[in-house]
Amino acid sequence: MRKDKSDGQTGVPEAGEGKRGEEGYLGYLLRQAANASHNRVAHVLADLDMTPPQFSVLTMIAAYPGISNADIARLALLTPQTVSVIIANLEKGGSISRRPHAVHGRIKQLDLTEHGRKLLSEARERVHTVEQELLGCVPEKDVPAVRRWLAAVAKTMAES
Amino acid sequence: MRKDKSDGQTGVPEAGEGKRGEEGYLGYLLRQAANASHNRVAHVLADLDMTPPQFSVLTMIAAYPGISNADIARLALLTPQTVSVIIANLEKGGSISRRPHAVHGRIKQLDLTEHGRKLLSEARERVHTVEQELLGCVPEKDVPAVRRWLAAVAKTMAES
DNA sequence: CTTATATCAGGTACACTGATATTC
DNA sequence: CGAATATCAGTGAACCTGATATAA
Repeated sequence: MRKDKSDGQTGVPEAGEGKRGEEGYLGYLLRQAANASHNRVAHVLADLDMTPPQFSVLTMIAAYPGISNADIARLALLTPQTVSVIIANLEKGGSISRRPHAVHGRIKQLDLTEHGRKLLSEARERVHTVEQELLGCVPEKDVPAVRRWLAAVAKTMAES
Repeated sequence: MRKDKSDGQTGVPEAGEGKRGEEGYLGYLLRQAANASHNRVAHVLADLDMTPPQFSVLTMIAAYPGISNADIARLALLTPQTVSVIIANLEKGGSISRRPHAVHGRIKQLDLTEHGRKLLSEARERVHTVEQELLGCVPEKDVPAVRRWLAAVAKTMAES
């Protein structure tokens, strides 16, 4: 890790010091928070050989069995090409299976394998604890405001 | 566009439909919001040939002239290797200059060139408008709560 | 010797654009 | 033909581990 500390020669503060924090730009804070959360999730999933994007895709397949690559891309706001890579890695790991659509010949429908279901079940427990940590970072009364803001940002900025 | 919501064969909702939104997981919302914001910033910086990470690094060098690669890595919560690539691209573009540290022979201190200063100045105006959009996504009374939460998340999750 | 810095080399997962083929 | 799907290829930013050399 990077637990090393500056020797003070250059006079630059540490990441958590100074005015950095509640007074910074929202964009900067948003990036730092998302990055930290992403790293935490990546860390708890690491020994399951699962990445955060893979967890997202697995969760979507579990919620909508038979979903297609293109459907996932729309839900996750990603390109079909990006999803295709994630899907390929999940199939390689034996977590999902693919079958041709009964009517639409070109569509490949996705489902979890037994292995994928077990893996996702374990992953969910771990990600749940991170979600609880996120909730614990704010007084309960402020949660709705935070939720509203995040949803509004995602919605507003996506329309550009 | 895609107005036909996949012909109903798979029954998968669109990105903005259903419970997705203010009721989703905070981690999911956080990722979506940060991603949308990042894309917006990348878009307004595109014709300046500047990426969001480059903007962050330029901003840090402007705030702390003479800062080192390692210092930036700590501030941005990135690895020195990642920062090294960004620095190399910025120097290639003529936005920054590097000079050996007067005392520590190994350290390279970073400064903005005149070109870098002008570029950063223009970039700041554009990023500022995005920041205003972020602020506009929430009632003014809720801003402190949002800011507190983001700062707490970044701080809490980083200590792991 | 220990620590910090910078850099090189290799590898991975993710995300983008562009182009192509197939299917409805 | 148009629209949607899937997949080919290439590029880029970010991250990691590991190793090396230099310097305080």
